[in-house]
Amino acid sequence: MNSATNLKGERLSYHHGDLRQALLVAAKALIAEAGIENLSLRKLAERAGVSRTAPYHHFSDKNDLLCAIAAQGFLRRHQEARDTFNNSRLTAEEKFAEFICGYIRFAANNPEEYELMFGRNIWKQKNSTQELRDVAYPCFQHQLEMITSWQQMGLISGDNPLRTSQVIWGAVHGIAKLWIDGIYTDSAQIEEVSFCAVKLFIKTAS
Amino acid sequence: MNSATNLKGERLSYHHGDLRQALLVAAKALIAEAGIENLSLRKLAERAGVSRTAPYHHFSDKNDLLCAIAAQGFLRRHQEARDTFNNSRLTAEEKFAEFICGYIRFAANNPEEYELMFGRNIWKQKNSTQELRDVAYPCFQHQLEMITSWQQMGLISGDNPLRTSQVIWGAVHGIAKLWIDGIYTDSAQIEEVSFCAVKLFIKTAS
DNA sequence: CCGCTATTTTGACACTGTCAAGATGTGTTG
DNA sequence: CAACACATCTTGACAGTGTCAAAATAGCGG
Repeated sequence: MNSATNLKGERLSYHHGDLRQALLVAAKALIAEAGIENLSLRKLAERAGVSRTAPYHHFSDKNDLLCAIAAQGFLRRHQEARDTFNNSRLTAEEKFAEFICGYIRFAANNPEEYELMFGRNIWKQKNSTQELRDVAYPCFQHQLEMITSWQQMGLISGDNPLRTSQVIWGAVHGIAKLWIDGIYTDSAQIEEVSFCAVKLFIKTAS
Repeated sequence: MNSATNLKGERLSYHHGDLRQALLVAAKALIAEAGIENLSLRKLAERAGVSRTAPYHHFSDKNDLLCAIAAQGFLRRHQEARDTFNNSRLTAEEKFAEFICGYIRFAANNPEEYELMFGRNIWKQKNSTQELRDVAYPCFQHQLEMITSWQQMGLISGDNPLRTSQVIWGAVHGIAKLWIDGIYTDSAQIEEVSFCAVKLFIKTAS
């Protein structure tokens, strides 16, 4: 029930103390260093200073661990989006612009984490944990609600609010993905592309 | 220099005949069945009726094989897009709508192949073969040129042609990806989302 | 102190991509 | 036709992976 490590972080007892948290931290570091596909549970265990199968007592699966990391990412992004939306010093237009640019910036600043959060590793073929869904779906829902509200107040065009939200979400997601995966050749001007997207969707821009 | 198989496709000689082509066909079948991540070279070799390492004489790498499959996909999609753009019986607006819907339809009908073509497996960390780039870049270029032309004739909004093209490409890519990866909960109305995107980008729609 | 449970370890298995060395065809040249 | 060169394919091997089963160890309540 305590840390069981000295000041240098060395193991003092047989039990690690809070291995689950340590694994999450180490995993995020490894992913940031070498990408998701180069993360192995064995290397992760080694970095955490435990044996290969120790992680299995805190995560049922490799997939389970990935879902836990992704869940943390969704919490962070959701909080960011909420802060922007609730910032009373911004006009609706500024909030919308910041939503678009902030979304893409989040992805660009945490490419590997974004890849994990929205990649097929997790979502395809029912790999998503219940815990992940409990965190991610409210985040998705919040996005749709924000965009719907901007559309209903006449800021952005379109008629069907849900469809419009899906298109705009798709746009920011696609821009982020093309950039992260290195498909855009000129990868520098991601901010310019973001701002162009803002202007395209805002009604009065044309 | 010949097939060296009987009518049933059984091996008659030690040499396979056209193993490279057979591997590509079998690989596409396996990918369509079980997804890219479940494709192993060993299972592929077994299905093709050869030993594990036989493919290495036709593809230097697993990555090399994946690039070859993706290259075929780009050729198909590029041809589709060209056919639409050169169809003289369509108005510019109809061509644009068909470009958007056709792009997403292509991805929705060949989800695993699309994932391969535009996934990080191939593009991230310089995995792309020269052969793949020679096929893919003209396809990308052609997309940008089409969208630029539509924008310059005043059909779609925006000022910077390149940035506008990147946003629209990002939009269709993102919509396709969210759908393929199963992140959209209601996965049925992909055509509706496509059409909503068309209306959002066309200038006169508001 | 004893025993129960949570935690961690060691051993093992099947599977993967890939290399090296040998075997077997096919084509070419003397 | 014979002999050689080369392309093609196979067998054997290795390191790395995720994951399970069984044993070892730690901490805690009685």
